[in-house]
Amino acid sequence: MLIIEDDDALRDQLQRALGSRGWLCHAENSVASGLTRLATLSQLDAALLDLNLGADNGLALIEPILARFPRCRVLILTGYGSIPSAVAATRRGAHNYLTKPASLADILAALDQDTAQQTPDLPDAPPSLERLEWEHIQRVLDEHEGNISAAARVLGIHRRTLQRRLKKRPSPSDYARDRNPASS
Amino acid sequence: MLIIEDDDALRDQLQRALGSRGWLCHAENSVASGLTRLATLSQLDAALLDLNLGADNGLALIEPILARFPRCRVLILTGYGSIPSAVAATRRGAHNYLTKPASLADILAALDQDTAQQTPDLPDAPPSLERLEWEHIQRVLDEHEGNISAAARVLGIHRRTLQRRLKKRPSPSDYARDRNPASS
DNA sequence: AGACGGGTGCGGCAAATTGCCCCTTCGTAT
DNA sequence: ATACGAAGGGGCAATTTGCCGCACCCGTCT
Repeated sequence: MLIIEDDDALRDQLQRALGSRGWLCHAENSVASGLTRLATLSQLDAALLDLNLGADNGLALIEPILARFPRCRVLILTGYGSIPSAVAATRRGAHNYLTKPASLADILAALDQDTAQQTPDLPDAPPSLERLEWEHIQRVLDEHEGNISAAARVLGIHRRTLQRRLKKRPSPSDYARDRNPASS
Repeated sequence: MLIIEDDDALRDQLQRALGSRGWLCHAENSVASGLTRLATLSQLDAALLDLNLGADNGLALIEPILARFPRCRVLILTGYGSIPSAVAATRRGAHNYLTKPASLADILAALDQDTAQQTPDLPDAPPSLERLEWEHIQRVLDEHEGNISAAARVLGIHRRTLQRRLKKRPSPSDYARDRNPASS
């Protein structure tokens, strides 16, 4: 597997986690180095691409990867997913598209998921305004590595308010971290 | 073009609007009738499918359509889009995926958009909490045809509150309706 | 060491917002 | 006609926000 992710911590963590699951992972942090690495590989079953690589865009790697390894499963992992970008990625051949607070389980599931993914799951409309708000907050908070002040600024609300809101909800937030829900 | 949409008003409106743009539209309101209609066609350049057809799912039509008319552009139109469903639709061959408050212009643009859609647009993160909230409200409101009471119930907030919030924002919302922004 | 900048909790308080009850007007189904 | 659901809006009390301030912790620069 090839991992392209610019957040050092997350990259290492993913590499280790996937490594322990039996994946031989090559990790890079940019489109350029990813391409270089790609050229040296003789086999590639999967790729995990971050969309947001500084100025670059992980999308750019999809085609080169598939050109060389047509059967490679390309997974997109991004902080703020959007429908248009998900469509763009999928059209380019991505196998699946995940938004960032993704657990290892999510990633593995996304890899396995056959194209036969009949699951029309039909989310239909779970439009509880509060939940949506909460999820967004979690996403932003995660993006800022838990920095409440920063997240509040980006969200456009007062730091104190975010703080108060967070306290109200226990928030599971065991996202990517350590895939060991066992320990308390 | 083939339009499958279960909201009678929207269906007619789309048919008319697209008709006036030179598209010969066949409109149906269910997967079953869509399949039947499909069998009678000898040519099909585009399809506009609602994902939410009562108990059915518009996704089911993508494959039959493409099997018969491989070059047909399939557009998905849905009230509540989600990334997973967008990915599923695209993987099945949909050309693009739109969420409901979509204007005619959006639809036409989505149809034209060549796969060459290089636009990585990189929405990166426009996470203003308030905006997200507002957009969601608009979506839900639209889904309930402007019925404030119903929307408030679904959103989980008080009707009065929704009402007050709506009054504060002029809300452009010229979405699909009538493509005639001219009249007041 | 001491100053400084930035982040985290938390108390308090005025101001804004929400939730709720009530009332009126409408269009429509009974 | 009467009942019902919905939209608008008037109050009002209960929350929630926004905005200080303060204490404290941590790196870093002087």
